Amino acid sequence: MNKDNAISILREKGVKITPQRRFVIESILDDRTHPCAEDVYFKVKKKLPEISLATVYQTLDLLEREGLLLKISLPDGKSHFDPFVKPHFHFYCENCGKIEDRDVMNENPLKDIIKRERAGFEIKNYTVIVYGFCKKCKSKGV
Amino acid sequence: MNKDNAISILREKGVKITPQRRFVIESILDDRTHPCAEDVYFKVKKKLPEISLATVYQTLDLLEREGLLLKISLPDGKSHFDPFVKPHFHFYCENCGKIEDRDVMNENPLKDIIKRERAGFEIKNYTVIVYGFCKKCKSKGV
DNA sequence: GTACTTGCAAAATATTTGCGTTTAT
DNA sequence: ATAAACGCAAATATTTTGCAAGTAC
Repeated sequence: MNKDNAISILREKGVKITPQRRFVIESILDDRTHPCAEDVYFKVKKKLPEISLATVYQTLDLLEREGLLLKISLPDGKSHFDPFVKPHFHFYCENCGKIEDRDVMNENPLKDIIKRERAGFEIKNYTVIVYGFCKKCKSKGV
Repeated sequence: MNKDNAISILREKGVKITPQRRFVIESILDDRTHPCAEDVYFKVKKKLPEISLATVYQTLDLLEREGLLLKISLPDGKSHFDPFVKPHFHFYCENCGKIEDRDVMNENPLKDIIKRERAGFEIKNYTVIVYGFCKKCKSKGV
């Protein structure tokens, strides 16, 4: 999704478009590095020095509520944000903390989940997080 | 897994078995309510009043490292612990915070993940967390 | 006996909140 | 004009850590 699309969607829902929100949206929508709130804060701060961390938190929460971001809670104690909201796996390296995306190509794990929706649970979203060691850390013998 | 099995496994690995560890193990190994560290602390405290929260944290981390517990990071900002370490889904209700387990019966989502292990990532474990509203909250019209 | 574990309190970290001011609509 | 959003700082919450005392082996 591009920035203008996102802003249109938000406007239609009656969300006010402030400069702070513009810059956060611009920063996160093409960022596949899974930044945490503070990462986004520092990145945006370069272009909009007066922005506050609290506003970044609030904006990221807003974007997640509106379905434009996936929020991923990891064992590093932080929330990480991903603008790619289609089903995919997250590989989390327990050594270096890097998160790699792996798109689900041949088999949608949602299939099995969807079956259970009928059991009463209303599904909004889901995350798959795989823990282990990435290629680089593995080769270092961690 | 029962308590004695767990203790044997730990002993074989050279882990010292203290009363604190015994009580934490006893408390968590048959607890499918996905307690957080503080929940375990209060539960154990009833039987071992002098135990400290720090010890509970350390013990839960130990048990997770040894593969006896699954640690699940959730958007409530806490880590939750699950003694059932076989592949299954966690349904997290964003309204009441309840976590329901759904066992994976007919199709193992790990299959797809395992394929990618060859791509270099060394897999230790994984979690599937489904976000939404549980039957109860849904019927209340949340 | 010794290395590891504990309890306690303090520190560190992440996130949320209260509030007076500013701003998008 | 007004309801919402902002920045700041303080508050809250979770988890970690340093250290002296205690304990499993």
